[in-house]
Amino acid sequence: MRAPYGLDILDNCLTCPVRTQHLFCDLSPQAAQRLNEIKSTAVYPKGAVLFIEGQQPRGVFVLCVGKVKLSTSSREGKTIITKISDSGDILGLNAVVSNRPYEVTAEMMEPGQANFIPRDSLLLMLKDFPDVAVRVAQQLSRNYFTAYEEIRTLGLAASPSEKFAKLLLSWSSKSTLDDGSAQVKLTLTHEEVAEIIGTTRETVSRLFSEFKKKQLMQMKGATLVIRSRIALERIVQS
Amino acid sequence: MRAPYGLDILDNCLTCPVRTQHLFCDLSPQAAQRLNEIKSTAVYPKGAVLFIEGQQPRGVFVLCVGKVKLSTSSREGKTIITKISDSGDILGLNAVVSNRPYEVTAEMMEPGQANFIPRDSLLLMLKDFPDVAVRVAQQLSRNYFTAYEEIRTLGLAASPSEKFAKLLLSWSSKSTLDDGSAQVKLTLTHEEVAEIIGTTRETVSRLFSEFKKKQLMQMKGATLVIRSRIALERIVQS
DNA sequence: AGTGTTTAGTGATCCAGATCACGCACCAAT
DNA sequence: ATTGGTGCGTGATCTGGATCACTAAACACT
Repeated sequence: MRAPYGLDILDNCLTCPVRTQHLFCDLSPQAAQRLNEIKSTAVYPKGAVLFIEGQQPRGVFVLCVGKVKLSTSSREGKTIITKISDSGDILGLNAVVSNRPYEVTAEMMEPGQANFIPRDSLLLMLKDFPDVAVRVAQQLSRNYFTAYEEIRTLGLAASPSEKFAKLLLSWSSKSTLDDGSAQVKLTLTHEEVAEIIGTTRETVSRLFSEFKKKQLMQMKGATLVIRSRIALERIVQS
Repeated sequence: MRAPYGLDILDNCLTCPVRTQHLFCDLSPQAAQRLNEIKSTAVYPKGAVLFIEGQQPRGVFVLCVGKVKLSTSSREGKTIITKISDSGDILGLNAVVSNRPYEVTAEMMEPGQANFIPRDSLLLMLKDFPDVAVRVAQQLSRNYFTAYEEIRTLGLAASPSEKFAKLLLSWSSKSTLDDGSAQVKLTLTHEEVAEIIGTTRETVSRLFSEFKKKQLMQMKGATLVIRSRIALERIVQS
């Protein structure tokens, strides 16, 4: 269980100045200094929305604590979740750099905390500090690869089973034991899983049953136990 | 018909030093100068492959003349075309910046010509010329948006008809007349169209018939005539 | 003109997954 | 306890598009 809302977040936060994050670590002292001057920190409750698809970009958010759901929807109301971000991720960078509207909606899935860096200040920094610009370029191309992976999944992996297996693999890759098993806390509803792999809630329910029956995984309370990655990998490329 | 292979390409090429391209125009004179020093130019026949998915990045290609097909395939042999690039586009930038393997295969669809900029020289330039780094970052985020659009299309637009309509719209957007009609030279086979919208060749054939019957488009030889964009737009968001 | 090769069109079949329509478990608030 | 909300599991049906199997053009090359 997590500590009562607020306290643990602020504690964690002390260890989370901007410079410790992916994007901004190992910068020149001047750049790091400048970053810490222009950032501002805020705490967000569960369900809080950092920004909405289509808004003009105000700045980037560096996530310190919590998970964030990134999603897009079509007019007809269909929604896809493109990414679940967690601590260390930079949100809104593409929109800021290219000055286009945010392409996704970012919503806190649990209480958390983030640093905000206003657009103008960041853009000025890019001009003054080449090392930051290079770092930003690298982060952008990492984002691009993530997007590209998604395209491959959506475009090439035909069946829901395949995509589901891929998703399980991506979850387990963070915490796999030597014997190929892994445990993951499942924080998403079936509905949300459906929005990630682009199918319906019902199909996801059936996939869970099917995969359990095939001994590919099992549930212990809210914890997902993955039996063996290799079995899943066979499904992915089948 | 195009002029005999070679001549017109070289002619065109005189008007195409690196600095006139998207990425590299309006740079500081020094940067432009340096770019022209490190670039090398080559001519490619139809079918030539600039780089292959999975290769270590050697450098970027700035396309001057010709069209290039960017594609990925899965082990099982299914292929998707992610983009048709034409003159002015930068190919391989993401791979170079992040030093990951090329994520796509780039193949000339017609004879053409491109400038090559080796990886090392480009990366050095990024450090020396902040303006180039910023430009690169902007290009990368533009790439990202293109990828993102693709994700939306694949993930949200359900039916082949919708995706096909979207594709026609994207083609016609380059050359639309006041009355909403447009003419596009169709250079792709049905098979290739299928690989773009993620369906089968047969379905594409049927889509062509269907759209002709519905008066959404017609063919005049190899030229595709689009009747009215608004009709297509209705299909896209239906 | 003749022959091989790639591209297009179109019917017949089949099936995975969307859709619809439930009932049930669980939790929280009154 | 009762109500209401939200998430989950599962059967019954329906259908769009994949797949298979052709024929027919179009084109390229000697």
